[in-house]
Amino acid sequence: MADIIATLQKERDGLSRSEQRIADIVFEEKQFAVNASIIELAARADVSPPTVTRFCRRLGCNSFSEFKVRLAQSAFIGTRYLEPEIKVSSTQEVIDTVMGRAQSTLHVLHENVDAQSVEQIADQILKAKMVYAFGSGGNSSLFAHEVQNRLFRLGVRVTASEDHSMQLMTASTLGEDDMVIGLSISGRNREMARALEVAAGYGAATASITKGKSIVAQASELSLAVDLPEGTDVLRPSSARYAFLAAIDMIAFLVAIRRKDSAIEPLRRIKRQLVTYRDEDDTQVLGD
Amino acid sequence: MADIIATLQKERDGLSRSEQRIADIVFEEKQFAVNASIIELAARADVSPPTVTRFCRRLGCNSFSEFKVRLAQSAFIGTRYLEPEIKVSSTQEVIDTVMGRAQSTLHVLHENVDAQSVEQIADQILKAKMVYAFGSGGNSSLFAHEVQNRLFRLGVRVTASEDHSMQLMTASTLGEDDMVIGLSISGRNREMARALEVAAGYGAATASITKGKSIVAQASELSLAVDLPEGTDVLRPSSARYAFLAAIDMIAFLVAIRRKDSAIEPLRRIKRQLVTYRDEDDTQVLGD
DNA sequence: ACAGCGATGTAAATTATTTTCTTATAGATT
DNA sequence: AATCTATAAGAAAATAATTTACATCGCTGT
Repeated sequence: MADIIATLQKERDGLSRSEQRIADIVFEEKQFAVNASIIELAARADVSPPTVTRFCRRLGCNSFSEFKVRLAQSAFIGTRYLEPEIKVSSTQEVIDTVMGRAQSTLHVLHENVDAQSVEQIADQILKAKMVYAFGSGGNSSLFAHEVQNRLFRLGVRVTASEDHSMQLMTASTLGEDDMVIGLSISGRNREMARALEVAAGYGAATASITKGKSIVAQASELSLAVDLPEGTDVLRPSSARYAFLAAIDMIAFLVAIRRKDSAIEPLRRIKRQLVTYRDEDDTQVLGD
Repeated sequence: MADIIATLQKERDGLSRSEQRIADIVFEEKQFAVNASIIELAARADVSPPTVTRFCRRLGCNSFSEFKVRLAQSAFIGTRYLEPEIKVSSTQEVIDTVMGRAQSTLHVLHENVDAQSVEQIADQILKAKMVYAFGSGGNSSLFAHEVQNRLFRLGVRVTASEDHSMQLMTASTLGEDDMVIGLSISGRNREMARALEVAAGYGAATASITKGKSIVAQASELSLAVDLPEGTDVLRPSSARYAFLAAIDMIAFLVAIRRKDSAIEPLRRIKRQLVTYRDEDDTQVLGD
């Protein structure tokens, strides 16, 4: 089930004049469109109701009401979260804004993520004898540790490094059984790109999770593109971290499934260890 | 505009027998309810169409179609993400599942987060001369570093510790100007609770972001409850981390706003540093 | 037992939506 | 330039959905 707003944007130019008028009304006044009857919407766009029906069909809906439901679903993210910059002051507004950014970031990732890249990286992790996760800077180093945190539970030999020099030195010791994963939000980390190239030079597999077409992406064989628009407000925390977390999640989950049998044992051991150590309650999820 | 699903849950017991049947159908089969006509829905619930209309009115909607729109909006997360456990195998299913878990986790947090707690913790951070973020274990130590990563940019003096002994020792050196924030998904980290109590004993302010009513929550003066249902599948990564990230986000964002003037300068400096150091492009977001 | 009230269904009325058919219009062809 | 064709779009009719008005049922309290 595709996002109707996205479909609308993509198809707009292929629509007839009247239909474009409807499209524009829908796009600019989602709130109105979602609540209007076909007659009201037709009147607003200055067309007849049948034209609206045809418009809905062209967008892949069987009926106007199906269109409205789809619009309401898409517009949920839209109306609730993709609002333009609003002046934020009350605590509730802060909460709504933060949640909105997080949700819409995830939504954008979901729409754009390339399944094949996820799969290729997961497959390579399964093949490698050792995985090195590289990331620098407040956020990306976090991601490197997240990769380590997620993979070690699955019995993958993995380590994380957040230090440029260390990354470069490590890269030069690698061989064919090794794999490097570079993590960078901006993709402009030259040192990381260099480390990836060095590792590749020695035969190691290289992958990255970063901005598409960036130098880090170009420096690695496999790359999962995470392209997100970032706002300009300097106070705004980068919501990209949700997307990166999700990207790592996907890869780790896939790795877990692919090596299900061999992964369950390490997980069980970690869990037993934690439970015994901390308390008798066995309901706890792996790791705090 | 309140969430219709939440309203439904709250009001359910005040509804008549027939209306409860409708409520149950709606709740259990959102997907169906969103697409059904009033006649179909009435038939499924074994009631007459007017009863459905009355049901909608009671929930604060003027018409069935308004109800459906509201349901579609609320149920967007629901229909798309809160689906029961599905057998996951293809890469696309993995992606959908991961995104679904992330989205619904954030949704649950958004519905339940206590604004007052967020505010109290932010205020306390603003008052403190130094902040110590404590977290242990793969996930929670990540959160502690995230707190550090977020707050230092705002000019807050902050450090993170993931080591129990270190936490305990640190706690015993604190005083009235200090603040400790404990982060724990399960809330069952006894050492952390102990460290918080020790810090409080020496006059430091204590806060936690953890499961409500847990020992860690009880050991701290201020606590932001993050209560999330966790699945039972051991292979499943804990989606709680999205919620924790968001919780930290909220607090940091609020801190940023409250000390706007003094926060912008450190951010600008960090940014200039990064930009100069890495390349000429100034569009980059703070920190990789 | 029965008055009164809320809950529910039936059928009619209303309203919304879609289908069918017709007309208009832009571009293509001679 | 005349005419043809295909597409677009509206009018009116048909259908379907929804709501209203009203009748009935069944429970509760006297």
